[in-house]
Amino acid sequence: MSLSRESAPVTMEMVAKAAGVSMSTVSRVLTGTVAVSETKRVAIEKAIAELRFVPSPVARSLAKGRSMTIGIVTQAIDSPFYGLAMRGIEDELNPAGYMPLFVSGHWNVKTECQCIDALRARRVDGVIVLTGRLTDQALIECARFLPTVVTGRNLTAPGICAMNFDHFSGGMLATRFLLESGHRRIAFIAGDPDQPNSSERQRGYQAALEAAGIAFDPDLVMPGDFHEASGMLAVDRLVTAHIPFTAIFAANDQMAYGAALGLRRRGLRVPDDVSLVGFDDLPGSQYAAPPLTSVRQPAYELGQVAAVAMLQMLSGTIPTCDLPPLTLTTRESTRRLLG
Amino acid sequence: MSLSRESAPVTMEMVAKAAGVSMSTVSRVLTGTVAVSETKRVAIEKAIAELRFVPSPVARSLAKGRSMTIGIVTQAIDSPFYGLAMRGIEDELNPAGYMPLFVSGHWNVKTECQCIDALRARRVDGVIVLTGRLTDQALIECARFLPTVVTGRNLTAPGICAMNFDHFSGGMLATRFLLESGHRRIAFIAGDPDQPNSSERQRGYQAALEAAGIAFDPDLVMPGDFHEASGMLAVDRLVTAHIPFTAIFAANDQMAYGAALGLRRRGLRVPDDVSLVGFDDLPGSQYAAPPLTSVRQPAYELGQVAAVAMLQMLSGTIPTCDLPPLTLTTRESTRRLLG
DNA sequence: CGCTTGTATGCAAGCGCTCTCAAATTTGCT
DNA sequence: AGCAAATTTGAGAGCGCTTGCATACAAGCG
Repeated sequence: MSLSRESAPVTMEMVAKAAGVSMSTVSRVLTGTVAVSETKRVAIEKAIAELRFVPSPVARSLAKGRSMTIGIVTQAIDSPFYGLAMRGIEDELNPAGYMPLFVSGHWNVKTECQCIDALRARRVDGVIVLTGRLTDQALIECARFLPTVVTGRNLTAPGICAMNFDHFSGGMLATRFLLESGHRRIAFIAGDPDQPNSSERQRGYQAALEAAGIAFDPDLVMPGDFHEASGMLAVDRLVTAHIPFTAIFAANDQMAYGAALGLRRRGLRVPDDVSLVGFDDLPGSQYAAPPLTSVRQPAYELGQVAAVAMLQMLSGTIPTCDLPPLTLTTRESTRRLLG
Repeated sequence: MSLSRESAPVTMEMVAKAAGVSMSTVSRVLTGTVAVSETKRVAIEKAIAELRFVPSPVARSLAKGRSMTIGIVTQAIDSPFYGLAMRGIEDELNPAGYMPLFVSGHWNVKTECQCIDALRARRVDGVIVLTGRLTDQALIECARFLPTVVTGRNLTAPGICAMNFDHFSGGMLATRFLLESGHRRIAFIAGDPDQPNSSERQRGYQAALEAAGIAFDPDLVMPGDFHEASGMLAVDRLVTAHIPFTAIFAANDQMAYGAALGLRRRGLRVPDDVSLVGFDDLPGSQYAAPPLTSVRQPAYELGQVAAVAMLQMLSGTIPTCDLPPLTLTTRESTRRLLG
């Protein structure tokens, strides 16, 4: 395995020599900042092509102090929801010549801090934080050094651009839909209480209930942690406690999947016996059995908007942090309750 | 938004000055290569701590010619299967001080080539290619410059480490299980014909049939492309053509999900009317309705093994490319056919 | 005590590129 | 043709760190 690899890459100096010009001139045609005479430009381009010269971003970063890299703090590289956002970021950053550098915080404040440090050490030109548990303070601190975009929270601070969906409305949307379908006993499976968005969804649920003149019954609210298992457990509890319900609104799709399985295990059919609504509208929800009705969070677009905002900050423009509203995707996991 | 950020980061020179030593000495305690007197070391460490100095990987990369970064060519940053592998890579690389740099090839030869070029330009120290459509030749070329690890194919070449699961056995495993459960009419939904692994699975299917003395019926093989929609379409065709079958083996889980939905639409129940087996055992399969029986590809472990192999190559060791065997995870989407 | 080993330190030359500044060249005008 | 102005070009000083080489100093020996 001790293979001798092609060694020294072609450098700008070699190109300059080959084209009979100075390095400065080569650099100029590369960056395109200053005009260069036609003849020289052609000669240089020819030399570049012949030598297959590729400028070193490393050297360039060092010289310019910019790395053309944007650090992305995601929570897990294999997260179905953030995966979509990452894709949106990637699709938006690449054409602009930037490369995303993904690191995972694993919903752990300390890890997330280390991520930011590592990114700063690598001289990224900006940081996009996808939700996470970092304190606002930590983000403000981060923004002192680098343009910072953060999703999943509302925060106004200098040099920072925050964007968030309206989870409250999303919660209302789902609940109202169930209400309008004739459901009165709607269970709610809550998400991770540490995440503000989670409680926003719950507030939406309660607000919709209230608006419909239905008393809020705390017995119908089950704790959860955004993972499948907790959705399943919630159903177990509900059934075991003999709490009547005709619908379930889960604070995210993963818990809805778990709930679906829990219902199935109990011999309850979706949507015949119980209507089920999720939140996120993950790609898989379309092919769930039955296909899941869910509050759609356009994650891909979220990523795009975040990336564009970053690009704007980088170019000195005031970023636009507007996100599309949450919508409800109705599928087959819900049904109208007859009179 | 024109915030004036903290500007010049702390440099080694400042540390050297603060500690009253030369930069070389600072560098030496940083890299730990050469012995440094106790007193100076303490002084330097103190200065580093006080100034909160973090060495610039960019400058270091330029000076050493190594970036402590490993390029990962994945196919889609939001792929459920490769996501797990990426996580395995991340978990293995980080403790070793390396950072993975993920780029997406989107199953497109040209894009994948660009990915490799971009990674090389960024001076990554090695490349891990997760399957993809690159020609063996392109990989061999890549390995001329950088340590290369590739998954999902078998390839022996200098400086390259390839690892692959035994998809043929996986195909046999699933089929044999169905056979042993009493099924005789087993439909197969094929994957993307361009991927060798896909046809390997099919070969396994046919081999198992043959071994059981059952004639292979080409009518039972439906084309597919590894996506949900094609699984659904396959069921449609099967049913429309009145081809009898009691089980379906889909070449991956996503198509199995699609097939499950297709069956549901046709009023066929899983597993009562039709048994269903997938391939991959994606995280979601555990919570599918019903939970899906599937050939488990340990993707996370795959990532780990790939990362370890890379680390070994980097340290001049002969890499180990052994992957665990494929196993069958039996869940509720299959049932025994009564004699 | 002078000599050879050995160890700890500093100097300075890169790594490959960018960018300022001044020199060299061209252009425009009278 | 002659001069100022505009344009193109090159030299060279960084960017922050590593490292080979030389120097300084301490220890070990006869």
